[in-house]
Amino acid sequence: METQDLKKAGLKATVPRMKILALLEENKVRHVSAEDVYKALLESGEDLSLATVYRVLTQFEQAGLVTRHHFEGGHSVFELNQGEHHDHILCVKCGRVDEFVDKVIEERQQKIAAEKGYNMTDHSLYIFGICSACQKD
Amino acid sequence: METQDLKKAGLKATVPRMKILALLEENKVRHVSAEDVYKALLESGEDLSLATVYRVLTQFEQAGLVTRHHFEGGHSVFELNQGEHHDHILCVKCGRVDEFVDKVIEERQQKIAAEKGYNMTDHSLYIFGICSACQKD
DNA sequence: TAAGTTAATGAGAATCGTTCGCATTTAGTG
DNA sequence: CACTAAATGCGAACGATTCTCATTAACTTA
Ligand SMILES: [Mn+2]
Ligand SMILES: [Mn+2]
Ligand SMILES: [Zn+2]
Ligand SMILES: [Zn+2]
Repeated sequence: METQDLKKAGLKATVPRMKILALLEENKVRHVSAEDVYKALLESGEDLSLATVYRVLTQFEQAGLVTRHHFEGGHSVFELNQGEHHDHILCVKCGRVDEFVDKVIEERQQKIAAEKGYNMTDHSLYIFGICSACQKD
Repeated sequence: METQDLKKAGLKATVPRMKILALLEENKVRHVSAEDVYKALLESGEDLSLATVYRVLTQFEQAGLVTRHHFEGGHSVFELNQGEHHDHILCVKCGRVDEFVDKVIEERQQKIAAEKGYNMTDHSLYIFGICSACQKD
């Protein structure tokens, strides 16, 4: 249950945190914005503040529970950390998001960082395109 | 001169556009924000509006003259299109930006898009790390 | 080169996602 | 159950960007 996950992450098990974590763990939603989380919880009868959603998601990010993505469009989207690191490919027409893992790219990035004298800490890779469904238009 | 470049791009050769393009073509600044451009021009004695800088940079982007990047931090940065496409590696401490071209990664992206059924239109790749100078801290 | 047409500009208001300040509530502890 | 620090809700504030609209400047044509 969420209480344990939160404690493990060094966070007090408050109601808003548990609700938000429970929502993410349902896995019905992935790549959600703070607004998405807020609305989903409101609709399911919870009463909480948008500011809290932002705060909690940021705390979850810092605790390593979620990853924040900057899919274009000026707002952050979050996803629960589960399974291995992956990157994303997005449809610029319908907003569909697919995930992929590519060992070759991961290694190349390490090599490039090393060549440039950087100590690599992170990376962000998005491929944009038209998904198969949207190509039939 | 800038007049020709603008005409070629299908844009009226107005004063603000020429000043902005001239600034970018000086090549003393790369990866600049709209605010950077605005301040630089103010300091060099030009008088123009920040709204115009935003408008012009967006037009330049649409005309293919500049590329817009979303280096983390909630604001866009622009760079003049010259030479080949490249990606970026950024220092998370000092903000230094280096550029690189990697054929292997480019090809892999194409392959991934194809596998996922996407018609790839674009991609964005940023590597983050600590630059060699900042590692000595 | 002056007049006309249309697009571009300047100034500031508006927008949008996100953060902040502060009074109030709550979780964890003994 | 009382205590203390931390978390929350609310609304104001924020920063980057866009918009509105009156004014001005670029191309066109005569
Ligand atoms: Mn994902
Ligand atoms: Mn560059
Ligand atoms: Zn699509
Ligand atoms: Zn550095």
